[in-house]
Amino acid sequence: MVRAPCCEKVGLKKGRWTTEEDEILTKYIMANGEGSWRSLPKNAGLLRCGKSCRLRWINYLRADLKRGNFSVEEESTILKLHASFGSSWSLIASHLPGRTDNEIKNYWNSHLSRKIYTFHGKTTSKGIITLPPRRKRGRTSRWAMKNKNQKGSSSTQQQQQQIHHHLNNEVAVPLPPKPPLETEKYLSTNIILMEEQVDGSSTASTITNDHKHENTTTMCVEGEKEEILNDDIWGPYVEEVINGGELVLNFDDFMDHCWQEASGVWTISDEQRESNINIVVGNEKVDDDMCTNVIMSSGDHDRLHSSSSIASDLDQNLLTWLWEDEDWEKDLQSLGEIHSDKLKAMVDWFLSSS
DNA sequence: AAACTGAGCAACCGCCGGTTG
DNA sequence: CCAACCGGCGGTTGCTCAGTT
Repeated sequence: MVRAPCCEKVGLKKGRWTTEEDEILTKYIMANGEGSWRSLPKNAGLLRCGKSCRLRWINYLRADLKRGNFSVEEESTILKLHASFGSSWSLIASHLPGRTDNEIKNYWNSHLSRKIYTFHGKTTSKGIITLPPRRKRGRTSRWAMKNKNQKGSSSTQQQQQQIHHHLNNEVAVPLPPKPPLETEKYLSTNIILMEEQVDGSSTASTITNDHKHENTTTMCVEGEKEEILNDDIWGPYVEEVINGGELVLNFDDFMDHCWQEASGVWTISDEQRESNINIVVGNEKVDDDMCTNVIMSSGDHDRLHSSSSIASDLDQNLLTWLWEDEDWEKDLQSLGEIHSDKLKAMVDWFLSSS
C-alpha cells in the first residue's frame, strides 16, 4: 500500500519559519491547543505542512523550552541515557525537562559523539592507538567559541581545574596557547587494557605512546566485578610513571600544556619544562596507515620515534559500563585507588570540553 | 577582501506503530 | 481484518555564518 502524504504538499512553504508564521502558529495553539496537526495549517491560515507546524511548535515555540548551553548535569544525563537507550532521543529528552529530542540529537552529533570518538581508541593487544585527525582548517567551532566567551563562570573551566586538581596537583599550570588547529597530527593518548584471566583475576595493562605494552597491575576480582570486567576496557588516562617522574598527557592536558612552533617542533610550557617531565606529545601521521610517535624530553627536546600501524575500530564498552552501573564509583574504589583515580579521570575528562 | 571551509542546528523526509472506521 | 489516518521518531539535509586561508 502506498501511504498518502501527510498533507498536500503542492503550494506549501518550506524552509525557515518567519516570525509572522511563528506568531500565527503560537496564537492558534494558545487558543485551540495542540493536536490535529493535519488540519491545523488550514485552520490557522498557514501554508505549511501539519508536520512542519508540529515540529516548529515542539522544537522551538513551546513556552517550556529551555534555551542555551547544556549544563554539565544535562550532558552527564545524556551520556548515561545514551549508553542505556542508544539513539532513542525522545526517551532521553523525556528525562531532560525543557529539552527536545531534536536538540539533544543535534548536541550529541555535534559535540558528544565527537568526544566519544576522540576518547575511544581501540586496538589489538599489540597496542596501537587510533585517534581521529584534528580538523585541518576552517572555522573554530561555535560551541568552542561560546565557551571561550563565557569567561569566569564557565563550567568547562571549572571542570578543567577540577580535573587538574584531581589528577595531579603538581601539574596544574596556567594555560599556555593552544596548538594550531591546522596541524596534521594525531594527538596522543594512552589506554588501559583490562584482560580477564582464566583464573578469574584481571590484568591491567598500560599501553604507552612509545608502544610499550606493560602489565602494570594484577588484581583479583571476585563476584560482580568479574562481570564488570568481562570486556576489555579502554580509555586515556594520566599517570605519573614511577621511574623518573615521567608524565604522559591525555588529550586535554596536551592541549593545555603544549603548542607547536612555526618550525613544527612541539613545545611545552615553562612550568612543564622546569618540572623535568617528559611528555609524549603526539603521533605524527606518516601516511594513511602508519603513524610515528613523538616523545619530547623536557630537557633537550629529544624527539624519539617509533612506527606503528593505526587500528580502526571504536569501542564504547567503557562508557556503557560506567554509566550502566549506578555505583560505578564505589566499584572503582574497591578495585583499588589507582584505577579509581584513572577511571574517574577518564569520566571527568570525557565530561570536560575539548 | 574574497573565497573557502566546516560547525551548528533548524527543518525535512520517510518510516513506524497506534488508532479509527 | 484491512485500509486510511495520524502523530511521533530517528536519520539526514542543507542553510547560515564565523574562522581560516
